Amino acid sequence: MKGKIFIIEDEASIVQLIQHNLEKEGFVVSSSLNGNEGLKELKKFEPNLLLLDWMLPDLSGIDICKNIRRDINFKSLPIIMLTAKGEEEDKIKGLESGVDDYVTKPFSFNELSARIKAVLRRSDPKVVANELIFEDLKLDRIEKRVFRSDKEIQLGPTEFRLLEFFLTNPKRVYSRDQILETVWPNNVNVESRTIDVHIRRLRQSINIEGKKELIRTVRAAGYSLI
Amino acid sequence: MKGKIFIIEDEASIVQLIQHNLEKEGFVVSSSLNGNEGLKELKKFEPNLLLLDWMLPDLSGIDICKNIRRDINFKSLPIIMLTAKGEEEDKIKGLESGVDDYVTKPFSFNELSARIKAVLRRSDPKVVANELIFEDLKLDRIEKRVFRSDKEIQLGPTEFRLLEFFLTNPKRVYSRDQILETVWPNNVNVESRTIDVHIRRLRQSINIEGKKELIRTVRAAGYSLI
DNA sequence: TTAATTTGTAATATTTCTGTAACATTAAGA
DNA sequence: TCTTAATGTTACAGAAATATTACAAATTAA
Repeated sequence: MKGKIFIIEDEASIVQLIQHNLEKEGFVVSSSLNGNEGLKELKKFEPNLLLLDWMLPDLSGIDICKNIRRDINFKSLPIIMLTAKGEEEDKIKGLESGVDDYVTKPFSFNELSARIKAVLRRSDPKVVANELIFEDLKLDRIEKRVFRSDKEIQLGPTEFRLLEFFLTNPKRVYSRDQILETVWPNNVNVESRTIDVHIRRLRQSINIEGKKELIRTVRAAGYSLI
Repeated sequence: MKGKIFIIEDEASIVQLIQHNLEKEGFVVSSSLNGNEGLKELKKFEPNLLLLDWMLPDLSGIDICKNIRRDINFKSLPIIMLTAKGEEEDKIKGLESGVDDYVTKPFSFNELSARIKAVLRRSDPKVVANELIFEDLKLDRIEKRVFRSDKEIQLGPTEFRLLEFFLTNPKRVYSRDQILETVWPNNVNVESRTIDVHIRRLRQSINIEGKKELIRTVRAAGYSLI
C-alpha cells in the first residue's frame, strides 16, 4: 500500500488517530486542521485520496469540494467525507457535490479503512493491491483465482474469503472470533469450532506436495498465515 | 496486551461494554460506579490508565483528577476523560486539569480503544508495544512468537503469558501471588507452587547453550527477569 | 428437477498443556 | 554442621485445545 492520503479535519485527536493507523497500513499521510490552509497543502501534496471533515471552522466541506473539483488537476481526486451523526440529509448533498463516500462519526478505524480501500479500488486500482501475494501463494481479488507456485487452486467461496483475510495480514495471529467477525457475513451465527473445519479444508487445498505448510496453529490464540 | 485499566463511570451499561471489550483485547480491567469508592480501589489496583467519567453522582471528574495528581504515586497516571456531548467547553478545563485525552459520548469502542493505545504509547510504551525486547530475548505479541538470539522458541500458552508479563517489567521482582493475579485468568485457583513449575518450564525453553540464565530467583520474594 | 458442490455441526481421535504431588536440592540461620 | 524452609525437578493423569471425519442440510449448477 503506497498511496498518499490527505486529511482535512479540525479535531486534532481524530486526525492523530486516523493518521497513525493509516501510516501503520503503509499509506503516506499528511493533514491540515483547517480548510484554507488545507487546500493549499493538499495541492502541493498531491494525494490519492482526501478525507474531508464536513464541518470546519473556516470553509465548509462543500466549499472545499467545489474548489477541488474546479481544479483541473484534482477534478477526479476521490473524496471521503467525515460527517457527524445527525447530518444525514447533508450527506445527500455531499454526494451530489462530488463526494465518493462518507463515513459517520463516531466510526471505527476499520470501517474507515475499508471505505478508503473500496474507493481507491474503484478510482485508482494501482494504489490498492488486487493481487495478494505471500511467498508462492497468490490470490487475485478481481479474477477470484488462487495460485500456489503458479499452479491454480480451486477454493470454495468461504475458503477463498478466509485465505483473502489471512493474506491481508500475513504472520499475524487471529482468534477464531476475529476470523468469524471478518470473514463471515454479519449476523450469521456460526459455531466457533466450524472455523477449524474450514482451516482444515483450506490447508488441504493450498498444500501441495513438497511445499511447506502455510497455516500455523497457535494454541489458545488462533491461526495465522505462517 | 497485559496492561491494567481502571474505570470510574456511573452508567453500568457503559462500564460493562468497555470492560468486556477491553478484556477481550487482553487488558486487565477493574471498575467502580462512583467517585469516592473508585479512588480507593484505584489506588489498590494500580492501573496503567484510568477512564474517568466527567459527571459522577458524588465527586466531579475534575475533583478526582486533582486528587490523583496530588498523590505522588499516581502523579503521572494517564487519564482519559469520558464526556457527554455538549460539554465541549468543559473539555478545555479538563485538559488543563491534567487529563491526557478525552472521548465524547457516544463513542464507538474502537475509537476509545485507539485513544487508549495512543495515550499508553506516549506514557507507557511497554504496555502496548508489539514487540517486547530484553537483551537477546524478543517477544512478538501480534505474531505470538518468541526469539532468543534470533532463534525461535516454542512456548505453551501459559509460558508465553508468563514471559510477556516479565518482559513488561524487566528486573522487577514479582511475588508468586502477583504473578498469579496477572498471568492467570481471574477466578482460577491455582496452587502457588505451580508457578515454580512454570518458571522451570519457561527457563528450560528460553535457555540456550552458551547464553546466560534470564530468570532470577529471589528467595522469599519471587522471580524476576534478571 | 437432478446432480454436484458447499456448509455447518456433531462425534471422535489426537495432540498438547496444566496442575499437583512427591522427592531432591539448596540456602541461610542457629 | 545441622535444621529447616524455600525452591528445583520430575513424572503423570486429567483437562483442554485442536484435528479429522462423516453426514445431512443448504445452496448452486446443469
